[in-house]
Amino acid sequence: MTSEAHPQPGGHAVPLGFEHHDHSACVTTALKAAEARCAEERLRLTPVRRKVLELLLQDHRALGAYAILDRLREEGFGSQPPVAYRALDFLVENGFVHKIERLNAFVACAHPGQSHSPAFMICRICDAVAEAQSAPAKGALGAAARAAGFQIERTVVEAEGICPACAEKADA
Amino acid sequence: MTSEAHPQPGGHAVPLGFEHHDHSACVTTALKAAEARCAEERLRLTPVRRKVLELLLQDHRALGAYAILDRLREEGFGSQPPVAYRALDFLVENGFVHKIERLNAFVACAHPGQSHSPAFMICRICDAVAEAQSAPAKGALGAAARAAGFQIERTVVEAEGICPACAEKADA
DNA sequence: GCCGATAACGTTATAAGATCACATGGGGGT
DNA sequence: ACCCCCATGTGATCTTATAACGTTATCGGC
Repeated sequence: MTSEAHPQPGGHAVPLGFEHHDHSACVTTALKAAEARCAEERLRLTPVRRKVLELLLQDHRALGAYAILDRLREEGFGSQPPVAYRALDFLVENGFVHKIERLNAFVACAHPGQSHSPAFMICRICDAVAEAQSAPAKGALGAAARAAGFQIERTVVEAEGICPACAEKADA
Repeated sequence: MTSEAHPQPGGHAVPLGFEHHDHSACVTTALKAAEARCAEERLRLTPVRRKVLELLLQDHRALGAYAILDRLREEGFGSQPPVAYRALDFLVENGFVHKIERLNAFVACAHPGQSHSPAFMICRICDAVAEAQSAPAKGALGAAARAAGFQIERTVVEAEGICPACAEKADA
């Protein structure tokens, strides 16, 4: 549903924010950082989990669980849904990956290690996803929650629209 | 998954904001308002669509498409998924109903007619849903979008936490 | 009032997303 | 070395959502 093999064979020039950037470097960096944090916190970054994180970092876009599962199968891992879902659960719980509710899909965290209240911008044309920080509990929503006596634990903030690249194409 | 028959047989004292209120009146009012707006805008509020809206207004909580479908079947409407999904598509497109992405479920709009940038508070214990207004595009997210050149068309804002009623129970 | 276009409906089938339950295996701590 | 826990692999199943296609109702123009 969300996307297949990425179009850039070379391994760079893939949208992160929405800017292009050298990519292969950023994947290995992020992976190393994840390893470090897991070692530090006694978390087990097993082969499947590491692979799933790597896949998401490589694609740098939202991937559905079954797209991930397909790749795992190709790499010789188990091929039943729980394999992918369990790895994703671990990665999401520990903040390495976020779920995009709107797409029922997953992206690697773009700001790992930092405090989490992520907001996403999702291009409805190409499904590219950019991550920003948000503080929804500080605005109108926070006020409404306080007034209602509702205790916010977590927020989902996802903006749908058009990314710069697709906007440019539309103009042409 | 989300919820079954509602616990209050009488038809009142069901959470809206999260406050209790006389309910049967509010259903008929909202239904009349919807009829009026449809007439005005040449929208066809057909029997299925009207029934789905009525069901959602009655329950005043998030219902999954298949829960709705069950009720439709009981009422003698078609019983295949597209029947429910098409009615929901219509209602969502026209702002009578909102989809709660987090729950893959639907609620009747609590502020019909007004401008739409809804935010939701979802109780993770009882699945009650309250609707508030939000303006996410005005805060940090809006700034990030402008900086990135992303055009926001729609936003999903959903806060997960504990509603007042469930917080009280937990204290006891 | 009739007719053509369009939109809504009903049904079958199937895709996509997610979880349950249970057996097996590998690693770390003592 | 042992045990136990956690993670993995697998099969089955459940929920959510859409595709495709024929039929029926409704609206607007005449």
